[in-house]
Amino acid sequence: MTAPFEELAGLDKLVHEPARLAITTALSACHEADFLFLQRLTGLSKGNLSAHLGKLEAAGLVAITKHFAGKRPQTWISLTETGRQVTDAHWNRLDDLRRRSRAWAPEDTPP
Amino acid sequence: MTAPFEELAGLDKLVHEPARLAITTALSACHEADFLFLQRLTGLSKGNLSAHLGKLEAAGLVAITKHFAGKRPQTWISLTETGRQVTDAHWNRLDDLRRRSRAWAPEDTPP
DNA sequence: CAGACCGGTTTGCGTGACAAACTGGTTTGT
DNA sequence: ACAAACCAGTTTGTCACGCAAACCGGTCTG
Repeated sequence: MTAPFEELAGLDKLVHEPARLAITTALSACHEADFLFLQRLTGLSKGNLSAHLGKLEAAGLVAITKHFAGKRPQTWISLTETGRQVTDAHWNRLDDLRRRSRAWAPEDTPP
Repeated sequence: MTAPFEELAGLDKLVHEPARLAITTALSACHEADFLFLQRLTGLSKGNLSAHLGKLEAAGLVAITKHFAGKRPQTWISLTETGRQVTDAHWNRLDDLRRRSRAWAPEDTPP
């Protein structure tokens, strides 16, 4: 069994970052959410949420559609298919890495 | 059940950061390691590893002892007791958050 | 004894996260 | 009718962080 720590150190920070992991995970439970709902769910500030959404959108993990609810603007956010896959894969990978780390023991101990 | 996403977004980045999570997790499997062994395990550059160890030590998660192996310097690194607890707690929390996220469904859907 | 090597540390720099300030429009108060 | 407050976000500024390259004291090799 190869050591999982190098893979651990190389985790994709785009999805691993706590705020974004919260966003994508929340969206994978919601399928869609508007900006303020998402803000309340995650507890992020508006600016922060906006910035993170920008990055997730640029990476193609999230789709953002703006329309008007009555006379007010409103933004709806949803995971893209790749976004859903990446989020799931990340959680699975974390779980896998944890288990492999637990199973691992130093075979070639340092001299 | 309260929504886990806010807690997710607020994860402690000191231990959550991939490189440091790799270091602490590796150490929790090793109990002690020297600098180069740890570097090979994690695949980090020397400078990078040194900097991360500095932060972990400053936070009291890691103990660093320098001695001489023959005539060469050598640094041994080990988790402190709190370091071990924090690392374990973080993995447990991740697992818990994942399960809570999966179980969660929007009760008050956005208007 | 000069140059390569070892075991790290320090410096420099580009990114990134975050909150505060701003924008463009809408509603409320008087 | 007009100002003040509010809403739904976006942009700006700042500070910290991760990363690799340069550096450094000491050791081994030719």
